[in-house]
Amino acid sequence: MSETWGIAELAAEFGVTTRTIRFYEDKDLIAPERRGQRRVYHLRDKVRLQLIMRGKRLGFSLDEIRAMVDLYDADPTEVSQLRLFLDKLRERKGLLTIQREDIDQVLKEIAAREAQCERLLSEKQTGAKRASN
DNA sequence: CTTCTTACA
DNA sequence: TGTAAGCA
Repeated sequence: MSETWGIAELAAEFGVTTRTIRFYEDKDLIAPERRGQRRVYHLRDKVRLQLIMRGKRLGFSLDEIRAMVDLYDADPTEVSQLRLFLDKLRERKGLLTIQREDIDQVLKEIAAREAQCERLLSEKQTGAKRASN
């Protein structure tokens, strides 16, 4: 009764290439069953893939994702992984917040230099007109 | 034709 | 990760 999928099916479902899925396996994020040389994916593998994709969207590294996904497999209560996930989310939010502040600061300086350049340019242009007349 | 491994970019 | 080669 347990439905299984081939690598091509999952790749299509998750919008990635088969190369990507094998890559994640090579990084120990997933470990599909093997029937001979062929890989056979079960529901647990799809769930892990789902978690991997989510982690990727949030900007986590494959190492961080592996740590979180592994806990999902270990502790059934899901408490430890939720705590780790929460920690990672806050850490991620903190980094993004700092980066946004840095970007805002640079944009602010750019605006200032932009205005200065325009002012200087207009002064030189009007000055040139007076000189030619 | 699809999958797998391995190697290189 | 993409691409490509050589197998099964």
